[in-house]
Amino acid sequence: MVEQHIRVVLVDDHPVVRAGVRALVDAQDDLDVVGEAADSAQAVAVVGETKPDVVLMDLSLGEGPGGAETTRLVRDLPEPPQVLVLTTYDTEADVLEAVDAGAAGYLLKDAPPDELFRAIRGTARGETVLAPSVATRLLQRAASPAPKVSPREVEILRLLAKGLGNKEMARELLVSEATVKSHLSHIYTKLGVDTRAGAVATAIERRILRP
Amino acid sequence: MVEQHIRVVLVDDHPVVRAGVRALVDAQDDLDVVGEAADSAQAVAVVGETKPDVVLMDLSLGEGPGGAETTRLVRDLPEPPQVLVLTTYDTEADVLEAVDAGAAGYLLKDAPPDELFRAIRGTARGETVLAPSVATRLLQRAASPAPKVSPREVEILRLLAKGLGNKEMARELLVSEATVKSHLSHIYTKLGVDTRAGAVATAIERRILRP
DNA sequence: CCCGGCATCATCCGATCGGCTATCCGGGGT
DNA sequence: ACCCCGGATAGCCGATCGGATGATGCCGGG
Repeated sequence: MVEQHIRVVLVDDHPVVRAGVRALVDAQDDLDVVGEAADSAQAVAVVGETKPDVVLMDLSLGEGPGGAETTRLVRDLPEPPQVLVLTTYDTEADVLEAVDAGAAGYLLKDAPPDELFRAIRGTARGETVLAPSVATRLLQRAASPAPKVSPREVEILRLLAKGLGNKEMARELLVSEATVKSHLSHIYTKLGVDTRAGAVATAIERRILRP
Repeated sequence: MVEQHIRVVLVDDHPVVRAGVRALVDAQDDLDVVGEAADSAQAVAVVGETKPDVVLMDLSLGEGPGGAETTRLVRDLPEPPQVLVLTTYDTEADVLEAVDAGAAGYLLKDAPPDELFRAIRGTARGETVLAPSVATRLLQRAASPAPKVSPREVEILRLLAKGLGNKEMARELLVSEATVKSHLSHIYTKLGVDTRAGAVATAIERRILRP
């Protein structure tokens, strides 16, 4: 009975959320919160020390490396824990990045406690657990000709929404203006628009960018 | 000693957050959580029943009326409680709407517990409590005049978000291209941007356009 | 092993945008 | 009565954008 208790570490920059998850999770017989972290560096340290089974990871960690990058870091540790993303947002880019970083599950913070517990147990067993809304969206994307924008293109969109010109974006991203224009053309095609303004609106509507 | 204990009701659609705030707040000698609600209707009911001193209000309540509207509702009740907004976002529109709705305070969820407790106690005494970052932004805004866009300008913004060119907008609105450009210039000035893409992003962020 | 997607860069060119300046008109507030 | 503001219009011009076209290198899946 080595695995009687599932050891959990929380990574979230909101004290309120940490307290909430701790209160809920600790009330479960088979789940133990063995550590907390408010940022990326703390997360790596705590995970290294406590060797948990599951890490509950928020994606937005304020300053410094985000949850996706932190997921990569803890997954590269010896005896890596399973990572269950627990966040507020479910934009496509967030999900894809997290999964790519090695996350085994993706839950939203508005999930009922029961769902959270089941997700933690499932993740500990190595299952992949997705929130219904996330799963639905992924399937929709998989079914329809998925116009998925690349990470670099998302970067362009971000700057676009800030109103930068091609020249400024080029400087910002350390590439040539020609490259920026190339990315933009691809973005237009993928989003089915032909202007910057339309691209921004569509990107926000499709949750590629957060308002 | 009528006011020995401060009675608090939580309104938040995230179970995790409710559990967190409850755990933290209940651990304080002088603070009691006497009720919780996950949506607007529940909030009104619970507040009516429990007559709390302070309501901790989240602004995004999933489906149905939001936190701002709910704030209005509970403030219209007999013996209305003080409302302390506790949310993740601090966009201008959110803050202004909440304050306008009768909120006595505005805190962010990443606030340390101590700050939360002080805010609750302050709010109960009828003080106005603002998170530092919120206060800063508010003052900046107070200094500069409120940039309110005219109905016609909103019309332009709508078409802009659809990616229309000036010529197309002119045709759509039955005015000359010069007029469209004039409106656009005014919009840029009011929103503090200088490109179409930036205008769309800012308009959506300020809730002038719906995503 | 080859294809396709991603990212990079280059040119050319017509269309469009954005800033500037100015005018006109009607309505609401002082 | 007067003035300001929103709305509409005009012309000019340099800067920028967007489309078309083509090319290179890298990587990962079939």
